[in-house]
Amino acid sequence: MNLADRKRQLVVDELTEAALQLMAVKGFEVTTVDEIVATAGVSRRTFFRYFASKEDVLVQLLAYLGDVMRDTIASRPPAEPPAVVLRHALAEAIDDCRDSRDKALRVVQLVLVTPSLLARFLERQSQWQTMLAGALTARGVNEFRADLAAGTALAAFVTVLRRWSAPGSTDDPVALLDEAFTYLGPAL
Amino acid sequence: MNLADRKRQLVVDELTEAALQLMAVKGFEVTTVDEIVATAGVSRRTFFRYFASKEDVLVQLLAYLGDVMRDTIASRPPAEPPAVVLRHALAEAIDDCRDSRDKALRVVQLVLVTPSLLARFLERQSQWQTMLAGALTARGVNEFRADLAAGTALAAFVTVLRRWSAPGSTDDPVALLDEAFTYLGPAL
DNA sequence: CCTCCGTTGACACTCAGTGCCACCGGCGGC
DNA sequence: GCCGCCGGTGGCACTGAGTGTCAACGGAGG
Repeated sequence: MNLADRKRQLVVDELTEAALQLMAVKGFEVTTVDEIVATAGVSRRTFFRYFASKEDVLVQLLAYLGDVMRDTIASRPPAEPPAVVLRHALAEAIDDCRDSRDKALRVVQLVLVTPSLLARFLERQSQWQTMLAGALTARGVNEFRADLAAGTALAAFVTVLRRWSAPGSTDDPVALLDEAFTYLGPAL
Repeated sequence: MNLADRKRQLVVDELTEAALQLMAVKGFEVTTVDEIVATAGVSRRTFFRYFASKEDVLVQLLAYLGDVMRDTIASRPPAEPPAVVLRHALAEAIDDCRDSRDKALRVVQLVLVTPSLLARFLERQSQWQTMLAGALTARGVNEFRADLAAGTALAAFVTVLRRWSAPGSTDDPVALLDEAFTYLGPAL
């Protein structure tokens, strides 16, 4: 990893940490970009070189979940049934959230409770749906069914996230996902 | 209906028509609120008294679909299975879209193709999900399953809308929904 | 040492969205 | 008919998000 790359990564980390800390305390809307960059020690212009919008600084934190799903699917045997492939992909993503509980939980709670963040997250999720559906059609699934299956799986995903991030929840997220797939799996 | 109410409705119609016409031609992002209000003949300030955001002027056009779903569910017999209730609710909403094809189709196409509009629409849809899930739990469905069922049904809903609004599509939307429920229904 | 290139900061600008106040027009009471 | 009330409106100023531009800085390589 290059020096320049590490410097850029450092700026990203500083900005995301400042944003997350401020927004967790004050709330998303009332936290201004000016406050974030002041805390992080960079200029306002630099913020928008790294993030397309104020929402992006948090949504970006969950973006790697899409990569996790994609990679997981790629590693599954081609003959595996769609429902099983999807379950593994989502389980891997949720497992990653559970591992980094401290950070992921704060982000998910903030996203699910803030309308504009939820909106941007769901938009991102619809990109995941396109990706997942593409992976299924590549495995020979009918295009319409692939869209439905991907959409259904992601609906289960957010429902599990909602349960998991609910205050006072003691449920294991992967167990929740398994329960969801007990119901939904046969239909995919 | 009051005189004042009709005057307000007139302003809403004028603004939505101006917005829809401009955005369909130029695209959503490049259409400014100033242009919309100039076309509609009201002040900028008035626009934001009727719509919470620039996105809202289009998303609001689809808001009644939520009411259609709610009313449809209320009219179904209490003992009807959840899958059938949901199918009727969505079928009624989609039927309404099909009837007003000229306007609804333009709106749906614009919403599905514009990221920020899609984001706001999906956020609205997540409110529908809460409403639908509540209706199911009121009918005795387990809360987790109700959330899953509502999310799955709405995932089918957008998939059908996507097919229906695709350029050159000749599919009947209600038939598409029925096909989707052939797969998904048993799992709900 | 100099040049090239990527990153940054500063400034100016557009546009979305909000608070505030003054104004107008209908409507009921006197 | 006059007056006060009130919902809707327009104008204005302001904050904050997001973008284009340019000059300056600093490291990598010749």
